Amino acid sequence: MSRVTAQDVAEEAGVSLATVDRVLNKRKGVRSETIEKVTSAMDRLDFVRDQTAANLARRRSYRFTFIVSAGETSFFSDIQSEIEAAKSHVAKERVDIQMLAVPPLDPQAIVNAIERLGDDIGDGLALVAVESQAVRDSVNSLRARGVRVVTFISDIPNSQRERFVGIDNVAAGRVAGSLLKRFISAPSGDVALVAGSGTLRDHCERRMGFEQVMRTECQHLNVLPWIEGEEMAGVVEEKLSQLMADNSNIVGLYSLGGGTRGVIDTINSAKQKISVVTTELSKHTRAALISGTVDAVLVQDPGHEVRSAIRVLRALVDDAPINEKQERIRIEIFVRDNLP
Amino acid sequence: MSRVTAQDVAEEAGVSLATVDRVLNKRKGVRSETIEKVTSAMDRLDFVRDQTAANLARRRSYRFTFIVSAGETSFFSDIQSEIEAAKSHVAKERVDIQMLAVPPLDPQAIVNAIERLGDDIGDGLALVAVESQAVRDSVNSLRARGVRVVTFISDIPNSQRERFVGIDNVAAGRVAGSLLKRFISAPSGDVALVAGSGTLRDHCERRMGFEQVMRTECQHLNVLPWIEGEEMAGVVEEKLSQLMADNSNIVGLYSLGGGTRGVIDTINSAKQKISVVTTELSKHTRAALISGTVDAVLVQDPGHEVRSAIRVLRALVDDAPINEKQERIRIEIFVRDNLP
DNA sequence: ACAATAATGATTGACGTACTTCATTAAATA
DNA sequence: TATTTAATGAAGTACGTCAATCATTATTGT
Repeated sequence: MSRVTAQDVAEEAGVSLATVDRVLNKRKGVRSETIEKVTSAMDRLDFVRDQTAANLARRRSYRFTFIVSAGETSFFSDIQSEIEAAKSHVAKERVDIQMLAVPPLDPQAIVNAIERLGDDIGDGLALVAVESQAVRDSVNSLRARGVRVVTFISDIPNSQRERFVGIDNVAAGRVAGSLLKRFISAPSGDVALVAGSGTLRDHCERRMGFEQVMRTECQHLNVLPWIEGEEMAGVVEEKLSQLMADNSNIVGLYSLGGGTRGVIDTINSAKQKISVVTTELSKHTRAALISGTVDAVLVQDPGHEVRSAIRVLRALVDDAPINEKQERIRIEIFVRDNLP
Repeated sequence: MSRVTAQDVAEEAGVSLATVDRVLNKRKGVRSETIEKVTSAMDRLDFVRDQTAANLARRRSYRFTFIVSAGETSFFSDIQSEIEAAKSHVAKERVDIQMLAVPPLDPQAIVNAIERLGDDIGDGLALVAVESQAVRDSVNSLRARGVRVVTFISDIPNSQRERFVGIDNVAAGRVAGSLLKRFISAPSGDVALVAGSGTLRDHCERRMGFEQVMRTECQHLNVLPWIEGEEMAGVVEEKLSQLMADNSNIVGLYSLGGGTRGVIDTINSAKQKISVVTTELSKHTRAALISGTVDAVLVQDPGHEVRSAIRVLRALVDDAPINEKQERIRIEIFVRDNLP
């Protein structure tokens, strides 16, 4: 009933413990024939190496760095507090996490931060990426040094990051589209689109997905030119109320990130009944869901994303398999009644 | 930079390693004054005990039992394969899992299974409960023996189970209601309700939640008496097509569990355009979402539930805190575009 | 057949904590 | 003060793996 140890494997294979260890840790100096003997003994005995004992012996303590945007949106402060929470939680599993917040939308800030960290960056980096060649180069050189890198929330394709931990933003846009399509009962009308900034990759992708659905399935709806709110409630409010004054036939709205509070305030003070889908779960969107101002909110769970990034980084340094199902970040839909 | 060990704490507190150990493991024979010295030293040094080393030294290997329904629905076979997957995944962390499938809806089968297992049940049990006094008693006596018990998917309140791992079914019903409310654009009409069995607690709760919303917010909609499909596609198909023949004005349908395939087949062969919300993600509901037969599917993620149950059980035996945020099981909403 | 090389065995000491035993010291009681 | 009792220290073994060392045995090439 007790666990199968490497010693048991050694006996079963008729070799010494040292040889089993050599096989186990892929050290050289073992004939392939012997390797075969050992691995088949492992299979027969159903041996699984005790990762905890191994880590203990190796003195391995994982050290990971998170570089996140210091944006003032509630989403990024959520991210930061989730990282803090995870930090203390994984400390007892010999995982040490440090977090660095850098100015948003500033590639150079990221590059500088990475440079300044040097080897202190540890075994792995989770990075809220900003697309730029400098960042790409920086990531690639980290990889060359053996640091494992995952992008986080916002991806940087064509770099050597080993994984992206985050949602499929095009799909998120499509979800918004197909929900609005069903929510809008009017036979025709205009649909407004509010974003943070056109320079943000995730915002652009969501817009793409949304417009795909609108174009192909909602010929009765007309998508108005998008509003860029620069993540500021005031700007959003001004531009949106202007837009609503100009178009009396707005029946739907998708706020795809940033400045959602401005959207909510504007709609609250308008008379029209509009179907609304927004992003991010803050106290404002919660209240708006409950009051009925907003119909649905599309969310990526920061807590899940942080924990996933840590698990993925750990699996990468351990050369362990990744549980794909567990690490797929879902686009969550909240309506009034499934608010957490 | 290296970790703080118990030895460091001992030096800082000016006591011996043995005393630190006594404090750490709450053994008696230490003056409260000394305890204070030690704990304050731990705080000062920011000591976190190395759980992996502790488990190693303790020879602790967790042993948990899952007792699940052997129902032939895809949901329960999903559960079983998720348990298998988790089993091999946590094996390397000294967690040993065994699974027992018992006939569904049979309290006595559960009680017998528990009895037969005896001490082999291990440190903890995750149980898909069926409400019955016998099961409640059985659970309580396990707790008295020191076995940690969580209910799983389906709760059994008023027992001494320490936690329920699963969704809020009333809320799930409400979500279905508020989605259908928005999906249905007709000014009035009937809404059909299809369930597995009235003897299932979760089905009853979902129905409750659904009817709450309908009653309070959808006076224009009329909920028809529910259909009990006994989890069999044939029965559902027969009863539902009868219902649809009798009521020409059905504009919405909520299939709250079991026999969803029958629902889909029936609607596919009908001419009416009906807004449909169902449960469970199977290949049938996926196909129906994509084809547009079904508008939304409400899901509890079996993988997440299994992993959560394991984490919770482990935390219980370790007397460790539970990360509430992580362990809250969400009601997930899937539409065509966020299918995983 | 001999040396040179490669493969394997045997042994040992970490890693950080748990837990026990035995000796010692301090505090409480007679 | 002597004696019991409680609190602490000192030291060691164990957990399962890693990693290094040194000794021993096969396997090569010459």
